[in-house]
Amino acid sequence: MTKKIPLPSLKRLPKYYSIVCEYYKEGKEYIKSSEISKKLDIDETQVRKDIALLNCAGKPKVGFNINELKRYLEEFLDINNMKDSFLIGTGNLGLAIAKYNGFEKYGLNITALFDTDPHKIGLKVGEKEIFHVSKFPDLAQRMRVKIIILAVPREEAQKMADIAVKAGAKAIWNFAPANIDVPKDVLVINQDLATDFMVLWLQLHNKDLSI
Amino acid sequence: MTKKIPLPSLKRLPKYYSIVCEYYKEGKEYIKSSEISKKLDIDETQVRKDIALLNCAGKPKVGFNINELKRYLEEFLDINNMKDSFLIGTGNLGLAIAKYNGFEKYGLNITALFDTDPHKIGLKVGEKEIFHVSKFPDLAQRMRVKIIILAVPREEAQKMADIAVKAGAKAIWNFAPANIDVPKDVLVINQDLATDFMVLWLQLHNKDLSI
DNA sequence: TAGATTGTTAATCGATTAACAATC
DNA sequence: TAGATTGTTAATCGATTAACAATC
Repeated sequence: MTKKIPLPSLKRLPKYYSIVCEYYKEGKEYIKSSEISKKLDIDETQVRKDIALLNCAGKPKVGFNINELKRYLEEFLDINNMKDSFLIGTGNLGLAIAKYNGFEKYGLNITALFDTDPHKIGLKVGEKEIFHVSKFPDLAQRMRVKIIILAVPREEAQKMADIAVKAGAKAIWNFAPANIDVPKDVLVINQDLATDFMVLWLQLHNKDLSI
Repeated sequence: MTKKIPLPSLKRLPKYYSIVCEYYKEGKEYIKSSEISKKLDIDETQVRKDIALLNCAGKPKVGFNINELKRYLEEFLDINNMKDSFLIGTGNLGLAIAKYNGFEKYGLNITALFDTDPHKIGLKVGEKEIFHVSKFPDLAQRMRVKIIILAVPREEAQKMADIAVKAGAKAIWNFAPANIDVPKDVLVINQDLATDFMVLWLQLHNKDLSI
């Protein structure tokens, strides 16, 4: 039985965490909901409601204790748990993801890389070795890796997703511009950059044209 | 006076477009709202409502004409307009974005790259040259580029955003894990990968724990 | 014609915002 | 104490879903 957290709140909490960490680094002791509100352009009441979901209490007149709020957010976001994942596809985007250094802070750990290109097998990216995809099922099962990052070309996305699911994947973070079919118990998050860009473009345009 | 399109609808339309293009390539003539619905796991009525926003009419019993729907979507999404942009930051992620080939389809064109690293200035990435950031204001103004893609380290994000805004940027697609401050008339879309991952993680967890 | 699918109106649901009492 | 800020209840708003009439 989990308390139900609204998805919009879920999306805001990591943003709060990032601000709280800034305050923490600056050695501040308290933060007010109005400060978070201003920085993120989110309603003040909303911020308090979201924080209330964490069962973290603030002090009237002073705000929320940084250490405490940080701890509650870390607990909720499961920050200190290592989240192991495998990445399939070592093209430009795949390599950029593998080298991205913003993930550690949240405990995301990309343990191994996979590709089908024989020239790439055995190469190392930082500490991470590139394996042939044929090794995927065995490794995924042995290491109990449930999270897959897919950064392969559109045409291969479904095939690789099938392999991942068969090997026990429970969540696929899909960077390929493709809709992949998976069983209902597997979570797919599509990170389609082109679509994201279109939303930017349409919002920009709507702005200019409105009234 | 623009008709107001709900943001959630806005986000779904590019997905419909991608499916419609598949059908188009396969030479199909019609698509039913129920087919789109199933592929994207979106309510059928929702799909019809979204399409209605485009003023595109379907035929009872057969569905929507692919050519027509495709044309309406392209018009709405402004697909055939070239959308010029500049990219600041040519690290791993910046280069991956510069080389990403999924953008053309939507008319996004990255015209030039910028960095501060003297070793990179003058290099070419495909057809695109890397310029020193000091050239940015002049080029942005001459070419009337309004869209900036920011792929710089966290610490430089605000500084680069300031430069971009001063040079007339109206939209910033921010890949840096930083909250940047801009005037109210500038649109910022934050593409924080780590945050996106956390949402995946939390959803995955909620699933496992629920009931 | 009969039946499937669209298009639209009405009902529901849930998230956001406003109002305000509680509290340090 | 007075005043600022939290915490919570109620009101609003908007998006989703359900129901069903229109139509090919």
